[in-house]
Amino acid sequence: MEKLQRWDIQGFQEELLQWYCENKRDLPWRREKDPYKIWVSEIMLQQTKVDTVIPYYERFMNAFPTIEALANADEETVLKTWEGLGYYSRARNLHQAVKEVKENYGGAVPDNKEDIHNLRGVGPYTAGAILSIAFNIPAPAVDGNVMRVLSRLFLVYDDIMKGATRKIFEGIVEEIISEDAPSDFNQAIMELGALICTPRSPACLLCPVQRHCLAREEGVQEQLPVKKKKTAPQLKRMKAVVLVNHVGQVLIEQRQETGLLAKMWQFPNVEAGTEDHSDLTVELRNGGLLVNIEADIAQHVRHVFTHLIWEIDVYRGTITMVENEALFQQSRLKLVEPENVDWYPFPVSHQKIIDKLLKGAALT
DNA sequence: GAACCGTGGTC
DNA sequence: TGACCAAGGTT
Repeated sequence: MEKLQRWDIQGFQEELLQWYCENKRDLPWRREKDPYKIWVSEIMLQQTKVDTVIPYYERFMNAFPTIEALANADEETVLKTWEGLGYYSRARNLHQAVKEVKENYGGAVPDNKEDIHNLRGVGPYTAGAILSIAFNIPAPAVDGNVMRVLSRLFLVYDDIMKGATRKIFEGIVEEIISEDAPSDFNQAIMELGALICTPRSPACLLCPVQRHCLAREEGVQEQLPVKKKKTAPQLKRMKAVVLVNHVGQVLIEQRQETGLLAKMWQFPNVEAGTEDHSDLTVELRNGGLLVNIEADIAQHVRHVFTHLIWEIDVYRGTITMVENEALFQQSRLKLVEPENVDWYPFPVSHQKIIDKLLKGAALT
């Protein structure tokens, strides 16, 4: 990289590390360098802000303090602990990967790139993050922060939404990373991205490495990084129903094994089809139940996902009879006491419905 | 590659 | 309020 020829690497490292030493945030996972704790924190921090993660991290580490504890937990409990944090495959992948570490590595997180990367849910960024932060090995850990900071420092105009672009930045990191303090170096770049070199209105006047920044020199820091816009999420109209039987039990349903909100629980729902609710009743009859839809609880409950918007009309009704016990047993439906609904992991979209029913909260 | 996967905060 | 953003990985 030509731009690195006259670029003061040593001065950059010293100024960056000095700033990090003086300004780094006191975060729960920075208190000790337990590879398991670093690992859990890095998975939670994927696409998620520090302030959001902290309470989940505390709760999760309290429930599963060690690899052994998490490996021995059942998946339902793991999902329940993750409830509300989103991207639930992260939790299931982490659970599976921890079991692999227990089985194949005697319960010790491996300390080489290949083995770490082969763990479920650990991609190139997280592998580099664990290697550098937990084991102090000089490996690049390129996330959105790093790409933003480096695109400005070195005037990189490649679209960071493209997968291939990450490799460009990994190459730069390999050139400029501190061999003496790779853990602090990687964290310092990310911390700089989070606190100073922000997406909008970066605080260049406060930046400890502003004299090294080519974007600032040309006044184009606000134009970087280049990032292609995502396509707008598509609206999907849904119907959900809260059904009660003659002894007051509530019907809930576990979602499919893969895809959106996999293995999470919900109230039975379908994509809105017919006006007369046969869309719902036919679906439930496939689960062996005869039901009667009686009234609407709420309309247009919106929930926005990354690539999808649900607009849910919520109804209530009763289970007339269990028409086919065998079908019901084979289905993913389950009758539970209302006070026990809380035992099951529900996504936020359905927590909104629970809040409406149980606590009378406003639906938005 | 590009689409799929959640949620909450900010401007 | 809508669009954007956040310590990405899997398919």
